[in-house]
Parts: sequence; C-alpha cells; structure tokens
Amino acid sequence: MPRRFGYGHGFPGVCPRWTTPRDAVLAFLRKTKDHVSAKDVYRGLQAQFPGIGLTTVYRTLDLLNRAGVIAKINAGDGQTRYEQSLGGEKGHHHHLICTSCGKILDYRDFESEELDLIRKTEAVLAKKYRFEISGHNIEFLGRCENCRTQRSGAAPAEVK
Amino acid sequence: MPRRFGYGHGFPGVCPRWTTPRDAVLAFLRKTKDHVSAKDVYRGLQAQFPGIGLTTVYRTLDLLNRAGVIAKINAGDGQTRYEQSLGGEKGHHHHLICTSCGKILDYRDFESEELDLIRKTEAVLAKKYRFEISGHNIEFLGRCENCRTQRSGAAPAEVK
DNA sequence: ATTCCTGCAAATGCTTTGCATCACT
DNA sequence: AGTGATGCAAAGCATTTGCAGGAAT
Repeated sequence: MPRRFGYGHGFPGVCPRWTTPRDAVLAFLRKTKDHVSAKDVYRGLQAQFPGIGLTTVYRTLDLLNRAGVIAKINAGDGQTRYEQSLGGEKGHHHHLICTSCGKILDYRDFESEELDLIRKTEAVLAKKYRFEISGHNIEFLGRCENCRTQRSGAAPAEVK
Repeated sequence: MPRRFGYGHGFPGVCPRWTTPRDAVLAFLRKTKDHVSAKDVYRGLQAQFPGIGLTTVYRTLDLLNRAGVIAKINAGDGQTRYEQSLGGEKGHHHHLICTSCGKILDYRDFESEELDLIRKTEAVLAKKYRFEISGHNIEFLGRCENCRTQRSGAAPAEVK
C-alpha cells in the first residue's frame, strides 16, 4: 500500500499522518448516505483499493469517530455502524429502524421541538445526576411498509 | 436439571411449559434493579442453580423479551442488556449512560413532556414513513461525576 | 409417541491484538 | 534512527446452533 502525503496533518491531536487508506475510508463515508458497517466500507473499497485491510478500516473508523468526523450508530443488529456527522444542528436527525429488515431511515421531523426538549433534558440531567452530557441517541423502532405487507415480514432480510 | 410444573402455562402463545430455569431467570430479573447481561444473570444464578447453562439463560431472556416481560437495552457496550419492563406508562423511563465506566442510570424527568413528543412523533413517523412503530430508545451519553473527577476518568472500568 | 427444554460443545460473526514490515520524519 | 501506519493471522467475546438425552403431555 503506497501512502500519500502532502495532505497536511490529518486531524491534529488525533493522528499525525494522513494516508491513502484513511483518505479512502473518509471519502467513502462522505460519498454514501447510508449507515455503513466496517465490512460495508471494506467491501466498498475493494474495487479501487484492493490492498486495504479490514483491520485498517476498523482502525480508521475509530479514528475518524474520535476526531468527530463521523458518528457511531447503534442499530441493534450486532454491528457498529457509522455515518458522517453533519456538524452542529443543521445535520441533526434521528433514526427510524425497521426491526424486521434492519433498514434505517433518517428523519428530521419535530427538529426544533425535539431540540428544545433535548436541551432542557440535558441541562437537568447534567445538574441532577452530575453528568457531563456529550450526546444522545433517539430512535424509533417498528416495521416498515415492505415488511408489514409481505407475508410474515418479507424475506427476513436479516441484517448481516 | 429438575423441572417444575404446576406453574400454569408460562406465557401463553410464547411458551407452553414453565420450568425451573425459566423461573430462576425471571425471579432474578425481578429482584435486581440493574441492567443485566446474559452473563450477569448466569453468574447470579450459579450459587443457587449451578445446573443452569448459559445457553438456557440466553434462550430464556429472549423468550421473556418476546413475552414482553423484560425489555432489551442497548447500552453501546458490546452486550445486550435487559431490565424488567414495568408495564405501560408508569414505569416509563430512559437511560443516562456513562461512556467512561458504563454505568447506566434511569431517569424519569420530563416524563409527560417526553411522552407528548414521543406520541406526536410516533404518529407522524407512522404516517409519513408508513412504519408500524413498536417502540423507541432514548438515551443520553456522558461522563459521570466519578469519571470526571478522577484523573483521566477513573480506572477505565471497561464494561466487560 | 410426541413435543418441549436443557446443557454441552462447536460454530458464527464482529472486533481487537500481536507482530513484523515498511513509510514518513 | 525513531515513530507511526498497515496487513495478516491469531485471539477474544458475545451470541447462536446442532444435537442427543430427559421430562412433560
């Protein structure tokens, strides 16, 4: 695997060097709108970068997450998924997850109402339980139309 | 492992027979206030029921979950945790999770405000995305006082 | 006889680690 | 030379599955 340089210094304080695999992973995340697992990224990169190993993908995802560039998602299937973190409030959204096929939808409804409540809640929890709040997870679970329509809930398209 | 009977019929539609291991697992869940993993239950049962296998604990937890008696929790550490589901709205609460030591606190603040918003959100999401909503997860993440106080965040009591 | 449960061992599947190698500074 | 990054193989864990024995119906 050749490495590139001249990329500046990656994310200061998090990683000193910026390399081809790291760039490839980040570019992939920037391109997709999905909520991808490490394997998804790995597979997506194979065509153009057959040399990148799964281990590196894991390490890079963790790196980018610590750098705040991408966010972890916990969809409840046994995998950690990631998505671009669209800075601040403008990218703020939550997830709607189909418990049958694993599909994840982003929704942005009630943005301001939610934010109000979230801020209030954060403030109270921080004071009452002496936590330093750093984030939240809000997700709704259910069955998507597809899974409800098809008998027994679609080919249980197990999120593998 | 001896089995008991005379327990009626467990949870109709979910399981025909009610046995000692199942009773032990349920009793354990009823006794604890914690958010326990399968291993926690398994270990907790060893003293009194050394014959119960980990597999059975997994199977029973799944069973009780499907019966609606206990609820899954996704704390983000690599384990599925469970807690008693305290029926309906009276036991309704959400979680505050320390990302450093893994501690989970229940909170009940803003109960009615949250419920209002949740109901409204559910209704809109159901219609807009054609989902049949069955539940939600709301949790706040942060660092507890202990972890903030101690240098570098307490003995990184990795939730293992 | 049949159906249901159970424990054990083995198999999975995601994620992490150890390590030798190679690249950049 | 020294530090950092990478890929591979092996190791770790939580969870699931195959299976044969035993119990309840």
